[in-house]
Amino acid sequence: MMVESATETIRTVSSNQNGVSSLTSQSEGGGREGGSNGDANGEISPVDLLHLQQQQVPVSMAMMTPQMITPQQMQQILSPPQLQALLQQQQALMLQQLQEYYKKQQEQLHLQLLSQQQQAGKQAKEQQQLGSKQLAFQQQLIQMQQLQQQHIINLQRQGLVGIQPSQVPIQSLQQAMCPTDLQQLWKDVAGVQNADEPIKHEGLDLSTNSSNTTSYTASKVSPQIPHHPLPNGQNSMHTPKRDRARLFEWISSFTKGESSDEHLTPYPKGTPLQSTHSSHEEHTASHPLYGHGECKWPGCEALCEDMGQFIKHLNSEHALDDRSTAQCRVQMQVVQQLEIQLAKESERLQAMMTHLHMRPSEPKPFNQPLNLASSASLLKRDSEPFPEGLPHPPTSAAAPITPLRQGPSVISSSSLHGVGPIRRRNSDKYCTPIASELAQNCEFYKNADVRPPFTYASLIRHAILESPERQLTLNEIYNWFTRMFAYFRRNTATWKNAVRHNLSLHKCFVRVENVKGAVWTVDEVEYQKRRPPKMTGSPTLVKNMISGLGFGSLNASYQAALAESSLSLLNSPTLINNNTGASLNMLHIGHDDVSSTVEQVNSNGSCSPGLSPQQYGHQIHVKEEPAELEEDSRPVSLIASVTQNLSMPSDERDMEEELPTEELE
DNA sequence: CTATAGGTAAACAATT
DNA sequence: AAATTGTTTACCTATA
Repeated sequence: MMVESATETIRTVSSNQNGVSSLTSQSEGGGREGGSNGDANGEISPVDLLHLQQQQVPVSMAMMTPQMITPQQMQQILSPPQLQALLQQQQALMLQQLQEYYKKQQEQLHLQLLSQQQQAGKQAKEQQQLGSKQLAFQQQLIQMQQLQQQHIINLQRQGLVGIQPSQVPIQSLQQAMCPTDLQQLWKDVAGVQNADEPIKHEGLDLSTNSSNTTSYTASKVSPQIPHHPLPNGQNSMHTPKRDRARLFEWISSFTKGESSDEHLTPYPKGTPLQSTHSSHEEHTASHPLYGHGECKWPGCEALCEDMGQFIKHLNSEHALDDRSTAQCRVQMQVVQQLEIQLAKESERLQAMMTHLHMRPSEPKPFNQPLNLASSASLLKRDSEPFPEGLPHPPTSAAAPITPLRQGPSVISSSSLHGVGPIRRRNSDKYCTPIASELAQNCEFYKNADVRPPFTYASLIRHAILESPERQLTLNEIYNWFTRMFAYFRRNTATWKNAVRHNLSLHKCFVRVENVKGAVWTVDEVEYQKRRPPKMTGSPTLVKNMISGLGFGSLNASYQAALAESSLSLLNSPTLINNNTGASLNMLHIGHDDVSSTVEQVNSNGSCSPGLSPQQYGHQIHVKEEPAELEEDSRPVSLIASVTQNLSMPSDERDMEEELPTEELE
């Protein structure tokens, strides 16, 4: 045993050196960000816009990261189940954003086609298109998406691979992408850009020579670029030719992969980009960058009473200058990253569906809603610590995206933020029961330098219960930790101390003198006791909570189940909630109370198959057959029940609402 | 605001 | 004697 553990430790330690300095103490977590930020900033060439563009997102993200999130919060978000849900939510958000983007592109395309066709006299085609507008839109959307995904893949293979260092922040960006984030990002970008402005702005004049080119390139890139001529037809852009040419080049490089010509057509003069199909009437009343009385330019939020004022503001504040173009670039990157992320996630989703033997066509109606719902609820919970208006922490969610492959490298860097005391009570609650969670993410935890979302007590207990004899020496517990979690292959002093501390502190851990020494066992009764009695034996409380949340028949079944089997059935929803991201918000409340039960139940052997095989090669002997044994088998079939239950929750409505969005993909 | 749970650090004793 | 193991206290943070 000792030898094995020793070699294990050595191996893991050496494999853990990703060039990332090992974290020696939690208190150092906060200060570490500064260094990386400095690096990122140091790369920026204030003179070269292209370089600047490449750096802006990472820089801004790096800027926001340390202040916005504490290690604990980061780590909480890092917990795979949450990450999963978060990912799903973000995926939904991205989908929305992308959809908007595509929609705008489509509108633009449509308008362009219309004008083109009118000029060309292709009436028949136009009629066709008008007749089947909806269908055509969707088809084109799909085509565009395919093209863009190809483009994205190309980017991944070519350019993005080389940008690895900045990938983490960018991914963080995508992960945390939400309107608020974007706003904040833009503010940051604006700030960065402002810092450079003194240098770059000085020579600007009002040359309008290439306004045509610029406006068209810009508008082709992003509908959000406000290159609207002034009412009198004059353009207010003022950027040196040189810069414009460069901008054009740059933009072209980004858009060449797209279904080209459609976007290349300049916008009909005086026809702003809009979100409505009816092109001409509303353009005076609506503008993609104008809404709710304020300018929607990223990071602006200037109040404009009416459209005229807004146009004025747009032309004065967001003219074609370095700052605007830089912001445009960032926006493009954002979109690109979202696209990339979308492609990845879609691919992943397909793989998951395939793996789960679900028809690829079904997942959307089925999964998406749940994802959204769950993410909504999860976001709600997770975002609480963050003041409104502030961006959500760019969760290092990047890691979980492709846990096993990217995990270690990506995570290790991202997890630098989350060294602190992460696994708080809530982690214990919100995350799946340790057993199933571990079973599912076993490989992930083994390879990824992420802190497991469990308390020490939970882990210790699990380790002990997983052992053949249900008892472990301290050293064996250590070994289990290091074997199962990459995270515990460092900071040994810290967590080992914590383990000892927990063993001593919690009554549920019983030290038994043995021939060879002392071993630790688990007193399940005590373990259960240590959980908040809030809900223990009070299904009515849960009932109230559930009903209070306005759940319908589903809740009734849950209530029944609760009353009937005293929480045991609640476990499945809990699992569902955590693992699949189903959004049974209700369970968030009572969840923790249940989790202990679930945890115990599950770890009584059901999960062990997922854990033990590779690690130990021995089967878990379930000693506690009586009450729990029957439950043990449940988690296995849980997935099935989960999937069943998932489709019915009250979030179904959300499901359907979101469906259209998803279907567009 | 308070109580509780959990994480970390540390001092110290007992054991190996 | 040094390392390990075990106990205890204190402090901090997050949460309910």
